[in-house]
Amino acid sequence: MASRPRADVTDAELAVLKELWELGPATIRRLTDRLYPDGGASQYATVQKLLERLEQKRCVKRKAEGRVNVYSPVAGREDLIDLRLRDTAQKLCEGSLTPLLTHLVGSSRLSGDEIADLRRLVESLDDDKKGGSR
Amino acid sequence: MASRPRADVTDAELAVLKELWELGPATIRRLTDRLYPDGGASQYATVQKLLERLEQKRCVKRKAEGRVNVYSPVAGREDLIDLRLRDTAQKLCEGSLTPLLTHLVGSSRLSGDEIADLRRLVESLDDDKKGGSR
DNA sequence: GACAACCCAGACAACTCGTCTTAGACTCAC
DNA sequence: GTGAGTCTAAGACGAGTTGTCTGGGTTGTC
Repeated sequence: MASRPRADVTDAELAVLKELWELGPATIRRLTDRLYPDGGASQYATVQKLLERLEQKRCVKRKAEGRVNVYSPVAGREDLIDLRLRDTAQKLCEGSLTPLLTHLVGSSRLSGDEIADLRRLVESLDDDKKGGSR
Repeated sequence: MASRPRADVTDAELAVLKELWELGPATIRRLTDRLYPDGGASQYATVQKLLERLEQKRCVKRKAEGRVNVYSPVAGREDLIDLRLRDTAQKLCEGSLTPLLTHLVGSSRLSGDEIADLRRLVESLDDDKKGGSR
């Protein structure tokens, strides 16, 4: 896992990235047709620029295939979530993630099922901890 | 709780807000002296502008006291955390907070004590839910 | 060789962000 | 009352970001 995304993505960039998550590797043409169904040459260039910036941010990788470039997603949803959560923790909680955790558990209205899931998750953590570094 | 913060704050704004959290209600002068110890008139104006923007974002309220304005924090750390988490959920998880939750539980390296705290929290939630809308 | 599709580089306006300047009003000591 | 000091309010400024678009050069096909 050499290259995690290095910067947060903007809205337009995210739209492109989401399309890539759905489609898998795709050409600019394919992405443009989906994002701007009646788009012309300028929309094509817009998607191209967004992909260029996504590549700089290590969210996407490019591969020349024959004459065209095929873009693949590198960063997944989890990577972006992680990035944003860490940034939030950095700025508001001196880097610690636990305040975010307790905030979420306390404030978000979770359904019964979600609580049950969470409970299982916590218990499995608990077991690891007891078996492990305690 | 009429007015929650309506937009995310920038780094410089956050620095001012943090100072307000520490000091409580304070004048621009007081804040400037702490944030820019050797600052002159221009730094004063900078803090003033930041407070103006914070007021627009409903993070701070202003009250004329005699001849000067006294600023008080309205948004707390929790409010900003909430704002950012909801924004992240909105953009990356179709609005659901649970993916953030599971991500945090999985990725943050919690101590034994933290896990125990979390477990208690979850169990109390669980009890509420069983007694309530199930 | 005309044409369409591609790639790359860069321009562009609108906006944000942090900083600073200016102008006017008030207070208070001399 | 004059002047120094402090306050408020309004806005200008450069730098950076973001989304969009233009143009020039290349390549493959009919």
